[in-house]
Parts: sequence; structure tokens; C-alpha cells
Amino acid sequence: MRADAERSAARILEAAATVLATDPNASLERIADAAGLARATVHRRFASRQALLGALVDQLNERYLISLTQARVETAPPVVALHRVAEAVFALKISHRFVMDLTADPDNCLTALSPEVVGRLDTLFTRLHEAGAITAARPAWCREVFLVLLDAVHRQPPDAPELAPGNGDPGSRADLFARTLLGALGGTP
Amino acid sequence: MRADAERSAARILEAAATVLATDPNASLERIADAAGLARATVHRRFASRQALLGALVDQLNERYLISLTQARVETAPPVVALHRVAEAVFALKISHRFVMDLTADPDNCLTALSPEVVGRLDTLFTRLHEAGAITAARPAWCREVFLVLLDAVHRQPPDAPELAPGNGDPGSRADLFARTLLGALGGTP
DNA sequence: CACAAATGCAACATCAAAGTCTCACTTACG
DNA sequence: CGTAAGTGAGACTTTGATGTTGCATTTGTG
Repeated sequence: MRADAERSAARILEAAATVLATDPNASLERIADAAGLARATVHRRFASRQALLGALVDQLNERYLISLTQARVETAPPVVALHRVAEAVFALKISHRFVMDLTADPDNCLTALSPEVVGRLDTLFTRLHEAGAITAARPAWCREVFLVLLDAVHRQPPDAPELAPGNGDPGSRADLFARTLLGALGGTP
Repeated sequence: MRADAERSAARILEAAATVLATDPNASLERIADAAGLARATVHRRFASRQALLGALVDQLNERYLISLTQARVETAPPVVALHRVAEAVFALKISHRFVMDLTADPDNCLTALSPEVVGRLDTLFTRLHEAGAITAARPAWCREVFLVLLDAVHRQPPDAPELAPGNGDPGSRADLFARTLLGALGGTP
């Protein structure tokens, strides 16, 4: 594969992430426009819409794994790890409505988040519980709240008072998110 | 309008609420099937898909208003009112993903929840804040968390341990929801 | 009962998006 | 530089959903 082809694929994935964040049902043409490419090129790089979505999910999972590793979810103090994960996730600028839609899709047997990502997230929640940072014990419940709150914080405008004074940068959002999540799961932020 | 026609309209709205809860993009044919009616009948009762969605939103708002009034959000102790509203909302069995999707839709200028519902919800949040039940001060932020957590609790299976021992009835879900929301907004459930 | 209204059924038109193909062109890379 | 690969543009087919219409049948209501 030539270098520019690879670049095109990357631009398409980036554009898809951006466009699908605000409209999970956007057409491939809108994605192509956002990427500055012709619609035909999208079809050349990705055989079908399903394939593009799959590649997007794969990329999401890869980046999640990197973030989870860098946050040392298995070894660092769990609350610290949570903040690190949150900051990394907001830096990704990925819409989690998209993930929720995929997991809720009936004809989509595979959950959007890979088993490895789910497992490591669950590890984090288990450690948070053992450390007394949260009272919720069941990782599946924690994960659900985790995802919807990511979405909620992601949608706040950059000038929301809750985000002060960082003004919407990933760190500021991560703080609000971690505080809200810990409270929601029965902890004392 | 004849009595059975009115019944059909009601059945369609009910089926639409059920089907759209699991798939916000379900076709009118699936909704018609769920209602046990022909697709043509759906088009007779509702001129267009948009009209059906509008009617669904109207019904949602009506029921919300009734619930807010019955919960006495303006006068009862705010935490009690919150529990009452939550219980009523879960009894409605309405998907809030649907609402979120509508509010996020770019070409849908009108927000799904009516100004009156939004206003009365904001009153509740303001009273919760004044009473010291939550620390979050901005109603818009509270509303966002309110909606996404409704969705999260709504999606929990009836046998989730968090719901014990009511086993998924509206009251049990309402308790989990209120506890989670208060914690998320900085209170002490 | 008798009539008007509602429904089911099927056919039809319309439309947007997905997917395929060709061809002229541009660009990367050996 | 020359070739092979990538791209843009456009035409085309297919598919699924929406919306419309006509007609026979059923059903509610005065």
C-alpha cells in the first residue's frame, strides 16, 4: 500500500470520528467531504460502510488499550489511574454515543469495546471498589455509567462553569468526569 | 374521529416508544408490525415519520408534566420530589436515548423536551442545590446528567444486583437512579 | 340495519444512500 | 524518468424506507 493511500485511510477515519460524533447516521458522502476526499475514495479504502465502522472501532480499541496501559490501571492508585484514563479518552475526541449506538444495535452481536478493553476497565473498577473509592461492586454497571457520563461531559460546551478554569481542555474535562463518576458510583470525590 | 381510530393511534405511539427504545432508526414497518397494524394505517394516522415522532414527543412531554405536578417539584422536599419523578419516568418505559438523539439532531431546532418541562426540571435542580442535596449549580449540566443516567438505569437488566430486591420494577430503578444522580451531582445519597 | 369510517392489502412513485464501474488525471516511488 | 498505484469525477444499479393511491373488507355508530 502506497504512503498516500495510508494517509487517505487515516484522514477518512479521523473525519468519520468527527462527523459521527454529532450524527451517528451521517452518510459516507458527508464523511468524504469532511475528509476532503471523493466518495469513491472512501469505498476504495473501505469495502463497505460496515467495514469503515469496524475499522473505526478497531482504532478506538487500540487507542483505549494504549491509554489504559499508560494510565497503569493495574498498578497505579486506582483514582489516579481513573483520572489518567479520562484525560486520555477526552484527548481522543471520540464520540461515545457512537459506541453506545453500536452496542445497542440488535444485529451487531459484537460489542463495540473489545473484550480486552472491557476486561481492563473492569479491573480498574474492581480496584476502585477494593480501595473504597466507590461502593458500586458490579463492573458492568460501572462501565455503563462510565460510558454515559463520558458522553455527557463530552457534550458540555467549552465555557461551562463546571470545566473552569481549564476551559474545555482534556484535563479540565477529565476532572469533571472523574468527580462525577466517583460520586455516581457511590464514592466521595 | 372514530373510537377504533383513536385506539390505533395510541397503539402506534406505544409500539413506536417500545421499538425506538432499542433502535432509534427503526423503520415505520417495524413499528407497524409491533403495533399489529398495516404500514398504511400508520401513514393514515400520522402524515409522516416526522409527525409520528412529533406526536411521540408531545405525549412524552404531557406525561412528564403530569409526573412533575404529581411529584410536587415546586413544593415537596426536593429529594422526595426527585424520587417521585424518577419512579414516574420509569413507569413510562420511554427510551431517553430517543430524546437524546432528537436533541442532538442538527436539523431539529426544537429540543425534544418542551420549555415547560425543562423549566420545571430546572426548578427541581435549583431547589436540590439550595437544599444542599447537590453541589452542582448549573441546571443545564444537571439535566444532561439526569438524562444520560436515566438511560443507563433504564438499560440495566431486571436482575441487576443494584436493583435488589424490587427486581426491576419502577420503584427499584428509581432508587438506584436517584442515588446515582445525587452522587454524580456532588451530593451525599 | 345502513352508512360512514377504518382497516388490510397490494401496487406504485419517489428518494437518499450504498455500492460498482470507467476513464482521465495526478502522484508516489523504484 | 517511467511505471504502477491512487485519485476525482461522473454515470449507473441496487436497495431500503417513505409516502401515496385504489379497492375490497371489516367495523363502529347513529
